[in-house]
Amino acid sequence: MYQYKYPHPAVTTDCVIFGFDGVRIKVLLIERGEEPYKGKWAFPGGFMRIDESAEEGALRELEEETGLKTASVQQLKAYTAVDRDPRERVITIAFYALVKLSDVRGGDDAASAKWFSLDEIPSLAFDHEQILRFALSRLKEQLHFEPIGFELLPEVFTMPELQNLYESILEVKFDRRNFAKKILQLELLYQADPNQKRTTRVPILYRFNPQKYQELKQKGFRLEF
Amino acid sequence: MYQYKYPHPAVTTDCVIFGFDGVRIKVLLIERGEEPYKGKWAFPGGFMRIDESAEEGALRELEEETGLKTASVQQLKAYTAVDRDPRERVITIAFYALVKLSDVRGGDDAASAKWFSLDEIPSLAFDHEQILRFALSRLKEQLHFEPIGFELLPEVFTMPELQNLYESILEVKFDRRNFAKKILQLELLYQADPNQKRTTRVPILYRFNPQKYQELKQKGFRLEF
DNA sequence: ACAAAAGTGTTAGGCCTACACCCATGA
DNA sequence: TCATGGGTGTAGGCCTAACACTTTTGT
Repeated sequence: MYQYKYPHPAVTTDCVIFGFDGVRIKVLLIERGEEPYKGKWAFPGGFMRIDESAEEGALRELEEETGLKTASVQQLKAYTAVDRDPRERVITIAFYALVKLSDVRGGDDAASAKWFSLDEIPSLAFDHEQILRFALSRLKEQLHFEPIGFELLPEVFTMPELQNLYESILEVKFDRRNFAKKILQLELLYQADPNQKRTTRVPILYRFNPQKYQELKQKGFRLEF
Repeated sequence: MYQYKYPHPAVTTDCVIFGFDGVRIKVLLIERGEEPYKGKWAFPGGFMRIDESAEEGALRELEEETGLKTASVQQLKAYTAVDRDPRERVITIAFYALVKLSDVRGGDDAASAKWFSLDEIPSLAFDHEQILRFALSRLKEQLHFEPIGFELLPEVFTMPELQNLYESILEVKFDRRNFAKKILQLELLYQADPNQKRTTRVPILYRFNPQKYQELKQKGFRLEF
């Protein structure tokens, strides 16, 4: 038993994990096996330990519940509504991360973890729908200024895939020619196979150049759409 | 005494309050009267109560410590490093708000609350220097996309004052003519006194048009600098 | 053979930037 | 009277957006 002079809330973490399947943005959810909200879907997460930071707790819970080893999560914000958990006063600190779907394909330890497209999201536990809306708005913002597409795509990808990603997240349509021009003039991509047979029916395969990205980021570049 | 099966951290809130004196950005700090960090300066804030949200707690503490009644604060993020408070495990949720200096001039209950320019910030308690850096970066971001200048300026202000505000926050210099053009073409300002004698030596007084602002915000406008 | 997918280049317009002059006031 | 501060307009360049045709492959 732990005693305090004043009441303390419990603290949990929740992770909104985004992936991309080449056409649509996906979100990783867990089916809850315990009350409250048993049987409902929720973000992976759980109670923060007293000897770890919220970020450490988020990474730990993520791996425990989904088998996913991600190097980093970014904090969204804390959710602190008094009645957000029926058990006791619980505040949660929400995080998000972008992962390649291929990184998860094999190591799916948790049978109850599943990827959902945005248009098939079930009703969520707690205030997780609110958290999801916030995470999506953050995702859009970030996409405007950073080439985060490369965290979501496989090593090798095509221009139409990259465009799908942008259109899917931002919910807009772009002109193919202008899109390719804008991306290519950043010189952030290089052809994966320079000897690839150049026909117009089969898309060019690209890789992301992380070194160039670091350079650009330091100069404080903007990628506007 | 309050008992829990597992250890719970304490939760505090901290408010980064920005103001503008016509020339420089100012930050509101409190001199700590108690250990830890007694005598050091810190953001207004304190322990969140078990029956209030973090935002409610932040607003309450802000008023208690500075007499400032602000309608809203925006959350920055939670700070959760294990050793950030020497007393016990304490996580803090940081907020920020923009206020008109004139709103505070009278009601300064707390003798120990003081405005500091960014170049005279003393050494701060806890991890508050880190919080300040984050708040400043958020302030810059927000200024790029929203006309937040109007929350910091008095009801009636001049174009050079507004430009000072932008230059002070973004740490850049603008061409007077281009700046005025860009702002005026948004049609977000109107002349405070249409009969004001039009000489060029005394600056035109403007007011902010909140209605126009709502319109623009819904259209998802961008104010780029 | 036809439809679908992907590559490519040009032009016009708008926005941003750079820049100069005038006037009024206070020292 | 001179220096300072503030108001105003224009021209050039760059970036963005709009847009059409060709090739190939799968059906």
